Amino acid sequence: MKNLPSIPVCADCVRKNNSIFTHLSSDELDSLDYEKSCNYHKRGTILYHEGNRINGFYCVNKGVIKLYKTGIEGKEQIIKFAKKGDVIGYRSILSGEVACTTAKVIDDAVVCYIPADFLLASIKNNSDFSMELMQLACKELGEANNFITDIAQKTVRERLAEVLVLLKNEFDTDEDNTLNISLTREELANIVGTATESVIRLLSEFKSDKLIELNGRKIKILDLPALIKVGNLFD
Amino acid sequence: MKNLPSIPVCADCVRKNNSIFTHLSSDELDSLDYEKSCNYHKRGTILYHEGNRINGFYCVNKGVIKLYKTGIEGKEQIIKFAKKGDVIGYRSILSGEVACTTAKVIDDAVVCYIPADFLLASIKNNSDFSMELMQLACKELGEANNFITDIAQKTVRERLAEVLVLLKNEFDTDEDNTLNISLTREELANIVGTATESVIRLLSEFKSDKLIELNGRKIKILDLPALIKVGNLFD
DNA sequence: CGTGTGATTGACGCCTGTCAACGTCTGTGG
DNA sequence: CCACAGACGTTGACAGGCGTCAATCACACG
Repeated sequence: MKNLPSIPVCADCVRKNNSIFTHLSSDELDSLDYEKSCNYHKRGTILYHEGNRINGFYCVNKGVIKLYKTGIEGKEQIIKFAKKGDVIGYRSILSGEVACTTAKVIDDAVVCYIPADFLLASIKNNSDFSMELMQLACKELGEANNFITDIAQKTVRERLAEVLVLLKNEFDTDEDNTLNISLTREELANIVGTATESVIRLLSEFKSDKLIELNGRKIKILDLPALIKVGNLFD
Repeated sequence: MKNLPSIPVCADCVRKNNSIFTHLSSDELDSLDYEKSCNYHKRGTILYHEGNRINGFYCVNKGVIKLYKTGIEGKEQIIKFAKKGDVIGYRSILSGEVACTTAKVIDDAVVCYIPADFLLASIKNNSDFSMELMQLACKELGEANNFITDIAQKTVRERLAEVLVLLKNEFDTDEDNTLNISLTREELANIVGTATESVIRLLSEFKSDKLIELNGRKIKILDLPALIKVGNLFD
């Protein structure tokens, strides 16, 4: 956690990153600016731990955070990634439960911390914001349901192809078609829900099949339609 | 869909079934009584279909509804059950998406249909209700995340044991320790995310191990602690 | 009594997890 | 500058869990 040369201004961030706070009034945005605290976190930093109660939530300004649950024998299951404009941790505050995931920085990040009270007050006072937040929760719930079905019914091969497609949609690729996110093989396995070795083997199969190209952690998408087909998306 | 001898009164239902509407004023409850339409549905009735847009949501007064997604080659994945006091379909209305599941009656049910406008107006006008609903969505999201981790990491045997425990928690047992919900082997498989035959084999293993007793679709829990252990709950 | 749905059992084989060994790369400390 | 530790990636061998297919049984219903 380092001090920042310049603290992002919420109004700017909202405009640029299209975050959940679009429906706050300019007064409310000022208040948010005042209440939030913003910090730089290096890769590896943990923002909060599964099972802990948290008294605020986080808005990502820059970088990537992974949210994961720890299952049997410490194996992690990655639930989702958060990037600029995303808010995390709001679930626990609203449901009144402890955090159900751990949040770990995997790409050096600038993250703002916002006290729970601000969230609760905004819900009470601003029904548009409230609605926006509800939409977010419901959208995430829909995605979770999709994922349950996939993980329950698809093979590891299908799921890996699907994950690559989803990562492309979420993080996009650079001009070279290389995925704009860097994950270890183990992390990929922890999204797909399989063993690291299986990911490695399947990735090199995808490579032989000319679907992707590999260069360390860089994954270049060569044939997106084929990946979509392997992943059984659109049925 | 049959007419009912007597239509449940929302205020009574809320009190008895402890539903989401506890924070509505008595005026709002009157309005709800006026707006809702209530019907009796026999087992097998479909309330709404995955992929369709719905213009209202449902509150269950009696009976059991299963919510499932249809995956590869028509195989269903059961996402959750709804029983008295539960509301379903609100997710699609709030997220503005089409229904992400199909809702099918599996135990003759009395269900009220409530137009979307009522929901949206209540969120706008009653921040307590709004908060309650948000809590519900967030709670479901937490459960979905748990389920993702389980299904990704546990064996079929562990998951089946877990599902039996969860069903006991949700539907309870009669004085005889028999689960108060009747599911086909295929439905059990569609919760657990496995093949029907696997469920059958594992159930009879659990029976040999004196964990349960089977009598058609009736499942009697003989040794709950052992089931919990097999299911790797509490780690 | 025929038909259909659900439950059961057996045979078979593949996908996938596990274990082990080894290669590669990076950063650190002597 | 080199040696070493440690994290990560890769490959091979192997076994077993679990899905698939097929046949049979049980039971309800028109």
